[in-house]
This record gives sequence, structure tokens and C-alpha cells, in this order.
Amino acid sequence: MDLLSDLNPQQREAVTASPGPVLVLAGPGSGKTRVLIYRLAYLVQELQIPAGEILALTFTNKAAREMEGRALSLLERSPSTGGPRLGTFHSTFARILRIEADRLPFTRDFVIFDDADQLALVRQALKELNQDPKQVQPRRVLASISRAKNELIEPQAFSSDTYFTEITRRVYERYQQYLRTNNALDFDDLLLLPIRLFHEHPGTLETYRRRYPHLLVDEFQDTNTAQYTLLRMLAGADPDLFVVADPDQSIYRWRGADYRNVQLLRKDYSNLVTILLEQNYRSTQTILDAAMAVIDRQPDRQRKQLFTERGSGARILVHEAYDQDEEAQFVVEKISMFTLSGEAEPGDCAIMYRTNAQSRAIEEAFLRAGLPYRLVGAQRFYGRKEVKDLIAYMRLIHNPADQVSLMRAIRTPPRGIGDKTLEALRVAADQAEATPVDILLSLGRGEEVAGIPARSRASLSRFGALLDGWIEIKDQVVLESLIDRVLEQLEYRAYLGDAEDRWANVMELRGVAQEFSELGLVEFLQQVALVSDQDTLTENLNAPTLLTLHAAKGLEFPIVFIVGLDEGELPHFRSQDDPEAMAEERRLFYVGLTRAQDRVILLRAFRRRARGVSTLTDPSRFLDDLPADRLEGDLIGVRTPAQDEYFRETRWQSRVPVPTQARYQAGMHVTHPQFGEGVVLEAQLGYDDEEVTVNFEEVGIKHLVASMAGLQIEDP
DNA sequence: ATCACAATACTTTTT
DNA sequence: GTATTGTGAT
Repeated sequence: MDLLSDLNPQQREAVTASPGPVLVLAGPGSGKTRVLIYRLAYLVQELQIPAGEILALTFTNKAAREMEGRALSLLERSPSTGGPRLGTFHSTFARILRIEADRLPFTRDFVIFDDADQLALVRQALKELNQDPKQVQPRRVLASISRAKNELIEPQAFSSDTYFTEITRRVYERYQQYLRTNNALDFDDLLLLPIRLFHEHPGTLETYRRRYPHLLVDEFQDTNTAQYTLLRMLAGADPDLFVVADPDQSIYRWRGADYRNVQLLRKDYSNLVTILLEQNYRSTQTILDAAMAVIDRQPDRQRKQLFTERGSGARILVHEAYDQDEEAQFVVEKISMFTLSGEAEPGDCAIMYRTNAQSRAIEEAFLRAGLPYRLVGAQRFYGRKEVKDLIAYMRLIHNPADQVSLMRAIRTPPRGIGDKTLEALRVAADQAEATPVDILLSLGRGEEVAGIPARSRASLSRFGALLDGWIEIKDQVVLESLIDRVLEQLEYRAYLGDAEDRWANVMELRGVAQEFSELGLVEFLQQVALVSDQDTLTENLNAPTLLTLHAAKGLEFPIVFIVGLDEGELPHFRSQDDPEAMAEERRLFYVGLTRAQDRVILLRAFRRRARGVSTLTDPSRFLDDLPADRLEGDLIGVRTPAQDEYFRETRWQSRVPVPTQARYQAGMHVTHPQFGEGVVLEAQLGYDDEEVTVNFEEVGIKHLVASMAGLQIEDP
């Protein structure tokens, strides 16, 4: 089969593993996404599995789209001929929720509340509970609620042992009520409600199991508890499940991702086939050595030996700039030099940073130099005021129950409706046992409503009439015509005045809507909520790309700049007190390094401005971990060669040897320094260690990681 | 009562 | 530099 001729033996082994649970543990640049795509093609072409029975889950829309394109071209099919189902966890289950809406406490017209909407709900709830947002930070409350939801904890079961958790519990209760009355779901609901649905309706679960007997998952290390639960539900006891993962690239712990799901998977499927991919096709050996030196400082981790046939390549350049402006200037100049010398094109370069705020200095440097750049994510397109305004109008037209959108829409552009008028509207709605929108629509039709002061009535009924008109035509005209009409009647362009760029954003959104002309308003709104505009900006512009380290995952560039290698920036100061969070910062740096094919340039600024004030910084601790003999530039004297040697020695020596063979067997007698004597009940060889279950005479049954436990085998 | 403008406070990463 | 809140003018 010529499909497999492009693959190396390891990759081929993975792709052709017989159906069943398969885990591919892959290093960066080892072609793991490629393996996933070929697996899909292999299932269809070689094993004659109907493509429609395959469900592939990813974490970003971009990954899903890319996979779809590549898989279809491998299969020589067009998207129309019933391809596999590819999508993100969120979009896939949102789709299922719409289909199954009848059994759930919302209608299929539900809207998805994004981060800003969720925060608005929390703020409102806090306000109603008379809480000072300075004392109880809405952001933290939301994070806490989200965590609870991910762990399937209901408001009633939410522990309230401190003042903060008690407030959170009350906010959580209201928050859920608001979602319900707004006919809205948040991101967590998109995963939780399917779990509940499947739980309560096993028949429904069975239907989906039968529909998708073949499951593929990309970036498995990023699954959270809810996602893993769903995956297991869909997979059942004996699934054809194919997942690819790299625990070293796990960078989403803060949103609930748990790379230990990799270990869990091993526990849950005893027949799991594990395949390692360590050969790297992306980077030079120098880059890999640096990356390994960084990640190997991490304790409790299986060491991967990344290797490449690409040769050693250029050293890594490390530069200390005076401040962030000079840092940015250095980047621009360096790129100009690469371009002039013909070593690279502008589009080959990427500039990565820890926080979105850091992009500004770099953007300014490019603007000063009059050079173009591509910005990924960042001050999100969908986060812009004018874009959110228009989306709010669309959501309101689609789902009049959405009060968050109503509140936004009714105030912009200003139309003489302020706090007092809104309060009157709310009171009138309560009295009439109707929603505010119902009242508005009645007013719009010229009906009398009790409790609305004459003063406010004119502006309210004018707005109500507009809304009524839009709702009436929403299903009769195509999406972009609806948008045109809304913009026109709002005189939105005049409202924006001479802010041409903002109008351009509105038009760009209209352009997106045009693509959804056929699919309609529902799909458009879902897309808008779930897409993280990772790629909304010009694709084929030959210019450097600016992006966060998080956004960089899964990408590769010939030349990578990582800026802001200062303590407090990378690692970020918010991660300082938590070893797990600090470990994640390290992985983030590792991800950045391993994006590079040919060259890495690392930068730091001696002085950095943060919210107006300029402070001195220390070099990032991660710089110390880089092997000096792989570096060049002006910041390598941070540690003496002797120290460097010492660090490297200890680093290698502190490793626990990897078991290649099972050392323990059921029935063996062992002794443990703490637990004393016992008998092995079960031993399992994992990827990074051997896990043993021992029944100790003194303390009973314990699960142990063999290398850590210091178990001694007693001769029988 | 509403709105524009000024003062104030806050910034990790994203589906 | 930006979201949110506060204040004064209309």
C-alpha cells in the first residue's frame, strides 16, 4: 500500500496497529498529527471502514480543519461524499446537544456564552449579592465555578467552608439560573450536559457509540476530566480508540487539562498498545539538545531521547536588550538581516511570547520600520467592541431570551436608554411575568404596557420596533442581508464616525457571515463562539508571525524568536508559588523551542515596563538550563562552564533508569522501607515506570510506583 | 436622566 | 494601554 511509503517504521507501526486502544506517545516534530491522519486514511482505505463511522476530536478548529483537508486529499475525496466527522470536543458535543435538545433543559436555539459573557453573569450575580468586586474578584469566582463544573459538582454540593467559597457557591447558583433563563450554555456545559445526557439516557449513548465505533484524538494530554469522561463513555469497554499525546507538551493545566489522563488511559484499557515516536523531523540537533536540557530538569518524568538526522545546525542566539522596545527592535533588525542575506524570508519567522500584552512592543517596532506582520489571536478580533456589538444584535435576534446580549445591544449605539429606563423595563417585565424582550416587542407594536414611564416609552418602543422587524425577517433573508439591515437601521457606521478600522472589522465580520450564508444564523453564532480566531488574519502574507507560546503549539517555523525570557514573564510570576504551575511554564518554553526548524533566538530585557512602571528584571531561570556549548551571544556568561558541566552531570545522573522489562510479578514477596513486608498482587509496566499493587502485612493494599518506592524483592 | 469625558484600577495562557 | 467606574455638563 503506497499510503505507508511516506512513513518511517515507527510511524508505520502506529498507523497499522490493529483496531483497539492505541496510545502514541510522541515527541515534538515526530509527525504525530501526520500519524493520526494516516491512521484515519488507513482505516478507510485498508480496513474498509466507512468514513462516516470515524469521529476525530481535536482541541482547536484549526487542527480539525487541517486534518480534514489532509485526510480527504489522502483519500482522494471531496468533503461532500460523506467524510469522517472531525471537530473539536466543544463543537462536536455542541452539535450533539442541539440534536438532543428535546431531552435537555434548553431549546436547540441555545447560544454559547463566551468568556466575557460568563464574566458579565458573575459580575451581575456579585452585584446582587452586594459584593465588592475588589474584594471578591469575578475572575477568580468564575475560575472556581468552572473548576467545579468540570468536576461535575453541582451548586448544592459545592463546599462552602470559607467566606470566598460561600460567596462562590451563591454566585454559582445564580449563574446557573441565569444561563437557564437566557437559554445559554457556557463552555463547560458543552461537555457536562452530554455527560449527564448519556448518563440519564443510556440508549442515546448507545446510539452514538454505534454511530462512531472508531475514535481518534489529537493532543490527548490536553484533555480535562470532562473530556476524558466523554471519551470513555463513547469508547465503551472495547473500543477502536487511537490517541496521540506528548505529556511534555501539556500546557493547559490551568483550564483543567490533566496529562495524567495518559496514565489513566493505561489503567482503563489493559490491552492498550503503546507506541513511541522519538525521531524528530523538524529541528536541528542543537535545538533538540537545548530543548531536552530544559525539559530534563523536570522531576518525575520519563526522559525522551529526541534525535534527528538534520545535523547540528546553528547555535542558539541569546541576547539581552536594554528594555522591551530595544528587544523588539532587535527582533526586527535580525529579521531584516536574515531577509537581506537570503537566509530566510519574513514569513519564515515567528515571534513568541508568554502574554498577549507583550505583542504591543513588537508590533510597534514593526510599524516603526514600516514592515508588515501577522498577529495570531491576541486582542482578539471577536473581543473588539464593534464586533461584539454586532454579535450581540445577532444573538438577540436569534435568541430573544439572551439578556446579556440585550443589555449590550440596548445601550449601543446610545439611544436615550439608561439605568433608570432599564430598571423600569425590568420591573414591568417581572410584573407581567414576561421577559424584557417581550415587553419591548409589545411596545414596538404600539401596545400599552403598565409600569413604563411615558418618558422612557418612546425610546424603548423605537428599539422594540426595530427588534421586532429583524426577528420577523431573520428566516426570510440571507444572513448578510440581515446584518446589512441591522447596520443600516442602527446607523452604525455613523456611530463609529471616522474610525475606519473599526468599520473594517465590522465588514470583516460581515464577510465571515457571508460564508455562513447557507448554513444560517445558528451555525454562524456557534462558530463565532467556539472559534478562537487563530487564523482569521491574512494567511498568505509573507510576513513574520506574532503569537503566544500557547498559540504556537502544533506549528513550526524555520526561525523562532522567543522574547521576554525574564523571571516574572517566562516563567510568569503567577506560577511562582506552585511547583506544578512552574513545571508548566517550563513545558511552555519547551514547546516554544521545539517549534523551530533551523534557528532559535532568545531575548530578554534588562528593564521592563509593566502597567506604566519600569522595573529591573532578572534573567529567566530557564536560560540557566541551556547547555552553554549550544549557545552564542551576550548572555551565556550567566553561568561558568564549570557550573554548567556540574548541572549537566547531576541532571543526567539523577534520572531513574527506565524499566524496559517488568521486574515484579504477582506473587513475589517484597519489602518496603516504610510499609514492611508484602506480596505483589499486580504489576504493570507503564510508559515511564512500573506500577505495582502490593498487599502489605502491616498496612494492607497499596499502589506504588516501583522506582520511587524502593521496593526490595525477597528471594523466595 | 443620560452621556461624554476623566480618573482609576488591573492584565496569563483559551475552548 | 484598556476595562470599569465616577463625575460633571447638558
